[in-house]
Amino acid sequence: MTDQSSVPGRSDPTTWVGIDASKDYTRPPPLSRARVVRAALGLVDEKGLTALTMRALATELEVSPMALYNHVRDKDELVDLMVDLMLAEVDTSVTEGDWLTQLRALVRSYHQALAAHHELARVYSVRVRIGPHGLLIMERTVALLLEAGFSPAEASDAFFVLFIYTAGFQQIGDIVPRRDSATREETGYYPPLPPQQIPSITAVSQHLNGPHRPGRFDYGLDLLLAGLQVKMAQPEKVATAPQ
Amino acid sequence: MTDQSSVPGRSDPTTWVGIDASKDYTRPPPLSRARVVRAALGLVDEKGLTALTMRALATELEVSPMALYNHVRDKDELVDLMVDLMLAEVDTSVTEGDWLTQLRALVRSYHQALAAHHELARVYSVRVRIGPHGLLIMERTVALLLEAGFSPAEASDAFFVLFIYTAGFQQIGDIVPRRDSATREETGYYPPLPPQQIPSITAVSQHLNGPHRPGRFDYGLDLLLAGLQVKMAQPEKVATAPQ
DNA sequence: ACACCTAGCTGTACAACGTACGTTTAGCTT
DNA sequence: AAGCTAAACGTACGTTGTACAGCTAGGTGT
Repeated sequence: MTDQSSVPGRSDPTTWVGIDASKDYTRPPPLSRARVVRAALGLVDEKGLTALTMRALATELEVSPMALYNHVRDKDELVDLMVDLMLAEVDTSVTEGDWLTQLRALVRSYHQALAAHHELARVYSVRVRIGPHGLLIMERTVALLLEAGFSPAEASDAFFVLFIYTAGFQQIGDIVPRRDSATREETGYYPPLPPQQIPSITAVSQHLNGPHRPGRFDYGLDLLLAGLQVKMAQPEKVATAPQ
Repeated sequence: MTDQSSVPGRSDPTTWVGIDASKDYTRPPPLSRARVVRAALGLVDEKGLTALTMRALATELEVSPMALYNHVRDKDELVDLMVDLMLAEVDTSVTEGDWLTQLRALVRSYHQALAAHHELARVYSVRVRIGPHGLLIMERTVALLLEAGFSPAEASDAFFVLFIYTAGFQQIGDIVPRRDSATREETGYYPPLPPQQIPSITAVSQHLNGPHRPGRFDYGLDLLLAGLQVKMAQPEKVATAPQ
């Protein structure tokens, strides 16, 4: 439309001082798949999941929205790539200690990677397509379980359980009804429930409210690992569900 | 604008045969919040989450899209109400057996309700606002843990862990890379990973693939409950994470 | 040196979504 | 019969993901 805006760097001081008019020094590094994905991850970490729109991402990269489609097929692929970038942070190289120790270290590293990008982690578990780094984590976890002596069937069950717990953990933050600030605006939303009807919740409400207690993830992980431990040591001692 | 279209029933045979012009027999039962929410839940159960649009729901109810907004504030409230309707199916009245037995029954019933509406359950955990039925489940779970002898702090941690595992379970179905059918269309999506690099996954792939094995949920639940059991019996015996 | 090719970026455009707004209508009250 | 009120309506707007076609710069062959 206007040639004013179509000439890059026209209003940029570093160009019209005129070092070499034929070369555009102000041009950002050329777009690449990695740059797009990194920028997207940064955007989500900083401004949240809903802030990730192709337009916003393009603006961030100083590029038109459709330029992104030269590097990612669609938004879905972009998110998959973001997830794999996040999972690249997981340390899968621990080889010290027995299987329980190693397994704990692996899952904790996994958890920390998700926690570092908790906004992205909220959609993670819904994803089906799995990337190379996700595969690597999976491989190490299953390998440890097999080495521990679990059967292939049980190893895959155990893997799923650990996986589900870890991935699910990020999704659940502060739940619990806010009876204080937001109550007035949800008038008629739900019929209010008096504290007498929920005595136990009321009794422990201080622990339920707010964000996750630090160490809460480890608490659940220890429960699961303790369960695995006794199952490995004396399978018949573990009570199981009927039917 | 045009009186032609603004006069209702003009082209409807059942009205202009004229049994009683003042009464409109063809009118469906009047819209209500409950009817809207039930229809929405049915729609999601049947056609999936993405099929839930206000337009589609209105069509299902033979009503214009905006009519829905007389009964729900917005789509967000609608989903919250759907979730609570789903949670109404959980049986919270079991009082037989010791705390472990009751807890297992409660969580399993919870799981079954989510499984019966697994499409809706996929967004469930992300929700923050909690309804009366969700509160009731929470109350019973925490009460059982307190009765078992856990401290308020530990009871709330245990509740969260059970909650996270159960809610998270629905979100993770068949993961694992499909090397077979979909591989050709994801060319260049991810660099392909040869089976030699993921020997353990390859060894147990038959168990990892496909939908959840029946009983897999119970497997993880038993692990968690076993962990709780030994923690209650002999807390010092449980290995915990360092730092 | 000049014409050509190609990869990548741009502008324009469209369909589907949630929902705000102002109007119309039906059924009850008086 | 007249009038009021709550519910449903039609229209429209802004935002989203993305298809399409044209432009443009950098490298290549002659």
